Amino acid sequence: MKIDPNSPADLSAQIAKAIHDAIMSGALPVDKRLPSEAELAEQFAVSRPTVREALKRLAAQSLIRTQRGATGGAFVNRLRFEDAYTQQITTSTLLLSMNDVSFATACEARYALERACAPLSAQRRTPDHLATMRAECFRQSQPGLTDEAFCASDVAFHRALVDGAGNPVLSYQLAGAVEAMQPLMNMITFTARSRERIVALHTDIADAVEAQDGGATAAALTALEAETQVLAQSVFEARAGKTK
Amino acid sequence: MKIDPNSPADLSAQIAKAIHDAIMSGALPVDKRLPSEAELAEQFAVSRPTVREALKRLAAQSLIRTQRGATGGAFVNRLRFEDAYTQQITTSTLLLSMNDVSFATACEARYALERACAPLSAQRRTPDHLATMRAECFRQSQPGLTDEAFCASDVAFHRALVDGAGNPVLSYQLAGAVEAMQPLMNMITFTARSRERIVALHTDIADAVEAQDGGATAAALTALEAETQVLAQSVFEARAGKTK
DNA sequence: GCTTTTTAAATGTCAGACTTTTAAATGTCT
DNA sequence: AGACATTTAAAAGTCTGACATTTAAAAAGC
Repeated sequence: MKIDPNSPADLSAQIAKAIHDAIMSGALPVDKRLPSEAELAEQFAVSRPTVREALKRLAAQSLIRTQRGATGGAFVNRLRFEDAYTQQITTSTLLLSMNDVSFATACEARYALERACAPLSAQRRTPDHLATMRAECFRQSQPGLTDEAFCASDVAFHRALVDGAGNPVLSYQLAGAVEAMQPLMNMITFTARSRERIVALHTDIADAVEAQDGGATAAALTALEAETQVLAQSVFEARAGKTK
Repeated sequence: MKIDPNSPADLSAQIAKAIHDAIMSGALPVDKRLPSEAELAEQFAVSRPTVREALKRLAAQSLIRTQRGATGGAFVNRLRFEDAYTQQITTSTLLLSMNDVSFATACEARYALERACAPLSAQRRTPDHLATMRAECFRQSQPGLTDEAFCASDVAFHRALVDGAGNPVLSYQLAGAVEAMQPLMNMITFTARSRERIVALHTDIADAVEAQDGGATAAALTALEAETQVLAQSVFEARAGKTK
């Protein structure tokens, strides 16, 4: 594990990359303790602050964790699904907000991915997942719900659908797609009428999942996608008209 | 933007979080210059090294970029799809390797997501995407190809399929699922016989995409998934028998 | 033998200095 | 006046050395 001593600068980035690669290649197994900061500084022939900056970079990606005290130090961190979720959501959200991704594109991607879960979820969902979906449908039909609470419930509903597939990798991948849509969805004002239609479609989905009918689940999702796209378009058009 | 001055420690993490939240909330727009390190140190009432550690954390997530020189400083970075890809791949790869995710689970997730792209790709693929798929099929049929090169070509083939959908969000989400499988696929030794079957299935997929038949594309993907699962199982069983 | 105290190792933080890079301001020559 | 060279200042990058804090293990005391 070495770095180029006479290169443009950004030593901390080079050191971070060296350790990063060592972890990715499996040379450093989970829970392996790295040398202390002072030792690393000596090994790479840099000062301790430089090593620290490198370690902070890795910590930001959850590649390592640090522990203080006598037996402390930096350890290769087992990346948990939970940590990966939040990173995934951060990245996806920024990607959408910073790259002028249209609502239509994001929405299409999200529902395409969700349909991928439909057959698996219909087949494997537990009563628990179904109960969550029903509960969120009920919550969404309550009058006086704020738009934000409605959106949050929407996310919870779809989350249950995805988790029903019983595949953690799938849940992880979908987390970004579903959650990153929330800021976009929050821009929409839901009328009582449109909420009604959405709840009806959610109920269709729950029914199809309860019947363990993957095809019907996918079809209901397609209908929901169409409804969402139309709704968004009308909202955006109305807004464009107003500002004209 | 403030931090809790009398909290357990890890000031740099707190500062990083404060700036992170400001970026996520949109308070700091893309390309906005942050105050200089010295100014930030004063604002947060900490030393410059502490601020630097915080900035390195953010840089590791591509949230900011830094520039040296007179008009330099830290700037809010526009997260590009390319950067997001590599992060996504890193995270997905580590998630699979560190959490005892079975080949079957990862494979199922990957093909489920890929099937989600099938109808869109069949509909929208350009001649370019199709040409790439055909070229990779040809490459895979060449004798004397190493297993690694075969896997790399496999990834390129599927990448073209996914990109054919013409939805960058979808491509981004799939990057993790497809690329993270490569280390797992590399564990498999491909016999001439199994390569032949895989190339035949790839050709089926390319044919279906050329015919713009989404259903046939999805069906061919399902067949490929089944083939892959059977192949992997036989390899793993053989290996288990050998070590017994 | 158990509890308390000490100690040492490690990270976390700070202060100050120096180096390098970069662009803008200034000066100089044609 | 315009083109080119020089100076200058701001900022990140780096280093040195020190001190604070946390933590577990070793030592001391009962």
